[in-house]
Amino acid sequence: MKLSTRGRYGTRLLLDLALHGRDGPVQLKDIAHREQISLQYVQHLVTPLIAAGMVRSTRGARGGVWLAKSPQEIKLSEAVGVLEGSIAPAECIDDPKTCPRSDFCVTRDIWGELKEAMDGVLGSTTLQDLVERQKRKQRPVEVMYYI
Amino acid sequence: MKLSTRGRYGTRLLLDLALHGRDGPVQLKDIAHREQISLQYVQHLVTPLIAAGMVRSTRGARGGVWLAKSPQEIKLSEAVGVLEGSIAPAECIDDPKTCPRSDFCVTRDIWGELKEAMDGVLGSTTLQDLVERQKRKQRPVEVMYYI
DNA sequence: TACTTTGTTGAGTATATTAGTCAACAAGGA
DNA sequence: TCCTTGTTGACTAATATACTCAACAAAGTA
Repeated sequence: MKLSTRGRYGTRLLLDLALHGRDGPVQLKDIAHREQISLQYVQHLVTPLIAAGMVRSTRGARGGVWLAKSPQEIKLSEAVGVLEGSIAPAECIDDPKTCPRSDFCVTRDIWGELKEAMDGVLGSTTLQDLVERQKRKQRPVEVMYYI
Repeated sequence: MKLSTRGRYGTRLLLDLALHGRDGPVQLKDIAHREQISLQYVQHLVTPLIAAGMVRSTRGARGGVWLAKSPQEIKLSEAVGVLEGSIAPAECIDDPKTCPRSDFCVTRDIWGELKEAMDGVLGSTTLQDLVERQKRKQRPVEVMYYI
């Protein structure tokens, strides 16, 4: 049940854009450096995000990438969906025809509930939520005063 | 984020035992036949369940396997845990030391919530729940009258 | 225009995991 | 004793993962 690096790194990449993409394009090499991912892998992670219209880009000197929407409009469920494909724990959830037992299989029901539970988390969290959590983590002492 | 066949088939194996293990040991070949899994693979699926004390067995003619506890005492979280290992979507959830970012990584928090959500489903479902769902599915027409 | 910087794309690859099979063995019942 | 059944470990084909390499395309700069 592991998420692949695509899903995990890709989410970090988006968060990085949300945090650092306020003024102009963010260069892939900067993302690579901050997130400690090779530039070459970052290039591949960003491709499906651009294809999905979640990220925009421009080439050439001073080029880079940025979020196509504001962070509060980007749910993690979309991001993970683009990066990872379906998060269904079994193929039969997305396509009942892949298993002849689908009609009467109760374990299938459970895998479906598992997917629902995950969708619940990822569908209710936006990049903006991550940004805010990050800010709180970066200033643990200051936040303490408000608790 | 797929569950492997071990987790899926193994859960079906346990459900099969809950459904058919009322009178004496259930033979692996019968499970294999009903669940449409090769006998050889069933043999391998049952091994960790026996090792974990979830299933008991006896060899020889008329041998077989059976649940060590009653179905309502067996949570799916235990079963999947034995069969699949941890369901954590990322290694850093089980062991923060595997990633130097664990202390301040907010995406890690989300993967942790994902695990919690899955634990919520699997921890609140027992084999007995599956048995009851199965009974309802097998008699869809009769159930209709009660809805 | 020429050059440099940056993103884009596709091919290739080492490693690990999955999903099994094969075969020898152990033990219990008839 | 023989047959039936579970136990165990070695082995393997196929697939997925997690990348790297390298050629290319487009946009800015001098």
